[in-house]
Amino acid sequence: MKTKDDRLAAITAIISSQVVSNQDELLEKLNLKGFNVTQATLSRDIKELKIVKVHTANGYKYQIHSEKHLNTARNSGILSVDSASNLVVIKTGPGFAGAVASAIDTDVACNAIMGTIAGDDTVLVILRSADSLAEAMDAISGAIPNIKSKTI
Amino acid sequence: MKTKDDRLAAITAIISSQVVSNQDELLEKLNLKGFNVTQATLSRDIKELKIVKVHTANGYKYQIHSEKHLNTARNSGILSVDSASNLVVIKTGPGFAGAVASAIDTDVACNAIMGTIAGDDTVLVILRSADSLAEAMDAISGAIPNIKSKTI
DNA sequence: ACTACATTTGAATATTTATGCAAAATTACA
DNA sequence: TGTAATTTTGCATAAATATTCAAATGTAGT
Repeated sequence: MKTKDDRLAAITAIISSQVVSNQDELLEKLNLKGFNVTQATLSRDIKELKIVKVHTANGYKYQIHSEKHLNTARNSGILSVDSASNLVVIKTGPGFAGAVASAIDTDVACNAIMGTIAGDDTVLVILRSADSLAEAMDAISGAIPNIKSKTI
Repeated sequence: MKTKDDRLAAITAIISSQVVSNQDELLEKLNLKGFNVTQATLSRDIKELKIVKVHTANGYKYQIHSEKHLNTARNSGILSVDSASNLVVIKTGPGFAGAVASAIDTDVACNAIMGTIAGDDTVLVILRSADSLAEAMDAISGAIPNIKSKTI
């Protein structure tokens, strides 16, 4: 059973890893993940999460408000996990990337992982090949249990 | 004669010193100061000023979106931009990489960009695929105009 | 289990914001 | 100055977001 908190977490993960420019778009992405609600509910969720809609050079996008960002980070540190070819990108709260990268370095034993690089709020995990993605994700999930639920 | 710039300055002054929760309210306050425009114009002004509407404990209010990032990025002396498969490497002056990465994170709306990682003078931009290079470069150029001329 | 109370949600709708288009104003320049 | 190009604006309306109200669901206490 998916709870409201699950949905809020999913929204946070989506917003932090993808460009979402309106609530209907967010609705679609949530539907894909099995959350079925209406726009009215999203409007309330967005208010509760203090998500703001910002103007960028090429359109609008929702963004986690920095203070809330910090609170979320306090809980898990990890906001979202995404991957492409042989790279995994983990978004964290500001300042948490180093801790997460360090955790992966020391707590994960996986030959598929060549190494990690941390910025301020982003961790890059470099794999030997795109084929080893599943293997690496399993290894990481073992060390950081709730990371799986954040995966896009 | 009141110019558009006068109006933009007035808007900035108003919202940074008072709580304004919607555009009609801003319209009234501008009227009092002798600016007579319509809501449509304010919508455009707000977009131009990158003002955001944030959720507070007791309602909504407009707030200036910090332009620090963008300005810093503009003046940061981006030295070069290079790419290989799904990675873009931006070289900056010493210490400026974080500012440039941050600018890209907050001011660019592009799903092709998975994330950025900054060292001291190097920014790595991770794309979803090599195919999305042109798209990502366009998006970045929109936010940091003169980056294009630096492109290899 | 029943009742009282609180929380969550959807449907419909009100409110708010953005935009296409044409007109007016401004600027650039021969 | 006259004319073309660009920018700015209002009007009307589309699009997006918030809210009211009632129903449904959940929670405690007895």
